[in-house]
Amino acid sequence: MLTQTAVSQSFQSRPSFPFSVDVDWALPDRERDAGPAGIPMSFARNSEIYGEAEPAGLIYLVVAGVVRASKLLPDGRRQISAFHMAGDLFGFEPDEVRHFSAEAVVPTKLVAFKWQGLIAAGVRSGAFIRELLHVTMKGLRHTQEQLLLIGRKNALERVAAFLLEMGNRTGNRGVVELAMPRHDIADYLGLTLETVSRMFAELRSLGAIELDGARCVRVLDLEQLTALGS
Amino acid sequence: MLTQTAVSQSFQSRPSFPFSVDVDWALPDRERDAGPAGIPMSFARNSEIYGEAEPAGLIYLVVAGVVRASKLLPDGRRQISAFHMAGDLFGFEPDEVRHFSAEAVVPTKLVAFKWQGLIAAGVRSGAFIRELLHVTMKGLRHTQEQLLLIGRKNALERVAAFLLEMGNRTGNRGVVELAMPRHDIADYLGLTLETVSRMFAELRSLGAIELDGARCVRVLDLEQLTALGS
DNA sequence: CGGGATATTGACTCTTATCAATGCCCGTGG
DNA sequence: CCACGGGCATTGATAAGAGTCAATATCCCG
Repeated sequence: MLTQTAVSQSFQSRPSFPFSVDVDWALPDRERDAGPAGIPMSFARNSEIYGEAEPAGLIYLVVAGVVRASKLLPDGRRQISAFHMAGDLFGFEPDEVRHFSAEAVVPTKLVAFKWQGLIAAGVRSGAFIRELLHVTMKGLRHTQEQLLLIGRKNALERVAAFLLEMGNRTGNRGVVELAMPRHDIADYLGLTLETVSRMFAELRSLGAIELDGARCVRVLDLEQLTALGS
Repeated sequence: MLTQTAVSQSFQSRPSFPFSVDVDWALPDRERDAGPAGIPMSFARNSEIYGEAEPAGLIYLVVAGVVRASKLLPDGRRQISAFHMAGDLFGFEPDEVRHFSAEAVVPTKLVAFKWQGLIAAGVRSGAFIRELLHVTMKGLRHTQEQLLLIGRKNALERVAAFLLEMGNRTGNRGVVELAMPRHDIADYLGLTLETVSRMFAELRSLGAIELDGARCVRVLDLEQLTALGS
């Protein structure tokens, strides 16, 4: 199953990312060659990109859409460690096997690269592997900050911080469009969906935000939101 | 102030770490040259290795002792993101400035290396920068697992997991010597020190552990502890 | 042996989780 | 075009787990 679509797109993630992407989008097919040119893939809403314990041969660049990286406990408790958005690189692991799973939050377009191919290219170029190190260190720092958020902040502070993060990442601090449902936000913040909903209500009653449907947040008082979200 | 001690030691952290260390231990002195040979440093209990917002020019190899990496909120709430022990490399940051602070939990010996010097050497050797990438990815994975722990597990599970981690890292699963006080354990697990103390008591009453003073834990039922700590 | 830091234990409070009912939005099909 | 239905989201009532405050107890270290 390899349905080519008519969409063609050129994409460059970061200055030193070694390959540009200029491809026809195809449905996922993990068996194709993923050399330096990369494999384009499309994923439907809520479809799995990879699962825990799968072999970890590919890394991914998000072209469009949103991806959640998560880990499940046997009894179903879930923690989302990150949301990956356009321009983000994800899916690198220190071992041969995945320790997390990744799913598309909305219809998502990715380009996959073979890890080994990138490393081989990096041996020659040098710049790329340093870039990858830099991206990984930034991911580490973000996760450490998330640890502080979840370990030491209360529900209102966590939700405020989340809205600020999303506003910053989407580049629009005034109107934040949330791609993910309350349940995903809750699992990202270590809360329940009911508590997330109550905190949205509280932020609204404080005059910090306004809700336009569940997925669109208008920020009315950025000062106050920043004070809460540190 | 540069007091040389009589202690001399040879240390090799990992197969591909590019430099071996064979030095006389000195008190910290950040101004000395930190070329490939590295600067040995000693830190007293609870002394600061570096603080938030300091320039981030050095990375460190733990030779002996334990280091806590932590982040503070303005009101004093603290989250410890990691404990670093003998053989661990820490202190690499994506920016020029520290986003965390590091302190010695017990009297600690480190070797510091100039980041720039290592990168320059890595450009030639190649292997070192890949090793650094690998170490960073492992740190990322550990922090992501900590996120699941703090975001989704209860107090008893967190303390059980902590004891398992310490047992594994010190290489003795039967008797776990804890270098850090309850307060540090609490800040690592996103709990209060009282709750940590109560969970130790609960594990004791469940027959999973036995306490020999506050800092020494004898594991009586590894099965049960593993079941709790997942 | 004494004293200060660290740890334990207890009583009570408070935040957040849980369980349950209702409401809203949006796409679909009559 | 409107009614229906299903997935999400909100809101409410209550419970449970961890936090807070406070009073000992214990362990080191000099």
